[in-house]
Amino acid sequence: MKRAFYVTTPIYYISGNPHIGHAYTTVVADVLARTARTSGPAYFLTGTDEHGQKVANAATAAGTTPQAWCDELVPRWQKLFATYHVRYDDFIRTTEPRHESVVQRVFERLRDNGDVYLGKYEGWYCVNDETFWLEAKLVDGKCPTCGREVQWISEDDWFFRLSNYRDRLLQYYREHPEWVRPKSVYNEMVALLEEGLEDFSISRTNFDWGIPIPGGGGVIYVWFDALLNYISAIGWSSDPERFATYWPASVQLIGKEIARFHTLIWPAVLWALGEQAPELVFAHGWITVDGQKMGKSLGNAVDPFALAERFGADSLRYFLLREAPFGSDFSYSEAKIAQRHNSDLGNDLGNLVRRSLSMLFKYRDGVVPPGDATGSEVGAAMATLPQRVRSLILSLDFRGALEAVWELVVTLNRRIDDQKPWVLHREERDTELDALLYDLCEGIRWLAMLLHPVMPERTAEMWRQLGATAPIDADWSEALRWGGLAPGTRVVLGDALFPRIELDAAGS
RNA sequence: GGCUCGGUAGCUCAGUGGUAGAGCAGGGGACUCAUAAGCCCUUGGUCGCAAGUUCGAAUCUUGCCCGAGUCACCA
Repeated sequence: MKRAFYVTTPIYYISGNPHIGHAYTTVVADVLARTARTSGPAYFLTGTDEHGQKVANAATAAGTTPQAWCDELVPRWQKLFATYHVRYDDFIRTTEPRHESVVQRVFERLRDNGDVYLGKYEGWYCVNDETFWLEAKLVDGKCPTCGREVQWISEDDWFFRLSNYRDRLLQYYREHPEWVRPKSVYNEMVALLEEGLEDFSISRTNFDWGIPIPGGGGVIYVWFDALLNYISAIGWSSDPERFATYWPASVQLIGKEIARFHTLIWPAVLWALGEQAPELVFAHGWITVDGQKMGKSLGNAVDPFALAERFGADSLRYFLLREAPFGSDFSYSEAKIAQRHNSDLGNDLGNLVRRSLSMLFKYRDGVVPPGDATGSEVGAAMATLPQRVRSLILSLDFRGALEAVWELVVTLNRRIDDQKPWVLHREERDTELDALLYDLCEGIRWLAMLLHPVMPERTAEMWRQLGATAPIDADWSEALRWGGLAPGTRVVLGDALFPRIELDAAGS
């Protein structure tokens, strides 16, 4: 089987409601997967992280079982992704048997080869944060992050021999300076490696909502369990051929706060299993509100459903990818979303489609005329655009990719003003008018295909208005040749693709 | 506090040694197919502060100021 592009998001911890940040990461993964598919196979995995004491406690508080609690919450996440037009190939839940069996097999394998050993863990433990603290870190004898009471825990725990992999990690970082991005996260991790790594506990005995350790002795620590989703979903140890198709992952998207799990512990675990580290781990930036990180605890989380309702999911997708360089933080505001929507999508793109199709109706009864038999200037100028766009997206430069696509938008708008089709029509210069109208329609076809990964729903509407019948997500190298739109195609004059959004004076 | 990143036009950002750039917003103009959109022209910056290196610094060094992130909850 051919190697495929494999992209993952973190699996989302099942507590509380999803916010716009969760949609962000997942949308980015979706755009990568959809773009990769324009030249070959791709696989996009997301899912939920469902074990751990916090989930157990929340379920108890709700008067239900942890499993029932998770079953109730999972659809909210799936609904979020559906709202944002995300099409994943697989949604894994860590409570599924296919995952649990892999985690247990991994544990057995590592215990057999000595990377996992039995030791004693003693320390102060905060239940809320699921975190062990050194005595020196405690504030007034309480948890330094949440301020709650901590308890003294002394237990026999299983440990992963992370310290053994420190030298190999350091060497790997030196030889692969691009494997963790952006650079700031890479630097942080190298600094941590230089300080040294300690073995860490991968078992818990003080609660039981987790994957049982084979042979007894508690449950597996939720983080160790969670990381393995990336390989349990693609058949590690159960379907070697399938696994080899996808692993190592092409891109693993994460948030900055979970970088050490994904870029220190995760590769070490993989190596302990005899597998390769992922090709790229990318920690993206935060959506901020007034420069402050968004989060439940800060009370400034934005409801992603309301936002999609107001601006349209595709406009939001465009905004998230276009507004800031990928990797940097960027500040969210409704005014900025509205500005992008109105300016880029409404004025430039939507209006281009509207004015082009309108003229096609006015001058040619809505039927695509033949193009210039001697070739199109626009077509020649845009010949390399698809491969540029794909390459920019797959290197995670979404902003650059969208700017490149806008070269075509600007070119077509300018062409209309330069050639003045209303004059061509008045003077009955039919061949010139045909050639121009053809280029406009063909250009719109290109735009629909090029932007489809970013705005799947609105581009499908463009496609419908254009009367195109071929698949919109076909292989670019085949479909994006100038002249692909058949003359004689009947277009449809539909509603505006991106109607203007007016914010009231107070709207910010 | 340690570490990391950033501070360039009103906004979002590009620009790593050689006379300050783009898009948006603002101003002006010519058009009319179009979502008062598009096109052309244009205003606007002592490149966080200070010192240093250099023939020459937004770009290198040092110090400082400000912002953010991370340091086992969190995209």
